[in-house]
Amino acid sequence: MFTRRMTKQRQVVLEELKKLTSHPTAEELHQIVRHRLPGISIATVYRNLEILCEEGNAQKIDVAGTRRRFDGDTSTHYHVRCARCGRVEDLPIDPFPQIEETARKNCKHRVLTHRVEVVGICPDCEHLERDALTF
Amino acid sequence: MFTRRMTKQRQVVLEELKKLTSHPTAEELHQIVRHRLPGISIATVYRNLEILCEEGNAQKIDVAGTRRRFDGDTSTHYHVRCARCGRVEDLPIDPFPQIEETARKNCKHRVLTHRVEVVGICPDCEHLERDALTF
DNA sequence: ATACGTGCAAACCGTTTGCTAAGGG
DNA sequence: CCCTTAGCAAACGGTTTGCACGTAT
Repeated sequence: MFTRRMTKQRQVVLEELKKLTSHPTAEELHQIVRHRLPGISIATVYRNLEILCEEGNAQKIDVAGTRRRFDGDTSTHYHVRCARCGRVEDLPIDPFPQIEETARKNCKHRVLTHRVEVVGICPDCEHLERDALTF
Repeated sequence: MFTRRMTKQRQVVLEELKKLTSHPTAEELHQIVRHRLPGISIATVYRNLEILCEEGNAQKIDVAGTRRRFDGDTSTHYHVRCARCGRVEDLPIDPFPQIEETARKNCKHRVLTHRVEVVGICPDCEHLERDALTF
């Protein structure tokens, strides 16, 4: 069988992800983890994030064409993404159970979960654009 | 200024996308368009899909998948995605205006749009999995 | 002692881009 | 005619993988 080992690298990746609320990309998390483990490779970060998600200790925030982000908060919650810089924040709104209920009623899928994402331009990027236009 | 030209390629890409309700990837659409234009390249399909989206004649379905999918239906509507095969279908449920309203109230973003996606396993994949497990 | 995990670099894969030729307006 | 667009192939960027060594159990 398969015995999972708690290596230093895995532990630090998990700990640092759980500390963050910034929905980091693998690369961002890699930079952070390097403060504690300078030699850790990006591949190891990816592999451990994958394992974390498998185990249900984290989740991927996947948008095609952008960098994948990871979230140490596995409760059901929604996100706001900046269309320009890609940063993701939590959206303070209660989940709508109707979404999965409707899906169960009307689709033949075995429903697993649902995702809601608001897309907008964050204040920082708004200012940048204004500057760029005004120049 | 900039004058957009209606080439044969652009026209066929648009026409074929509008015919479909299957939310194809660029590659899938490329295969279909090739029946009418055997020499068309995947780059041309990508470029024209990008233009279609800019013009508001199509939209990208970018939530939770590796491959980007495109939708010729630009009205606000939600999707169900199979976590196994990646296929996307429309979800017959009325949009929730509260989602964007809440975002406008509680975030400082300039809200542009929102996306809702139910993730599940489609019947086909369910059977495949069962077969695989039973075999 | 025995695999599982790591670091490294190369492979991968969907998407984008630079270039040159073609053709729409 | 001019300038956008197409086709081709190479580049790109994030993610994954093969390999040999290291290390937790």
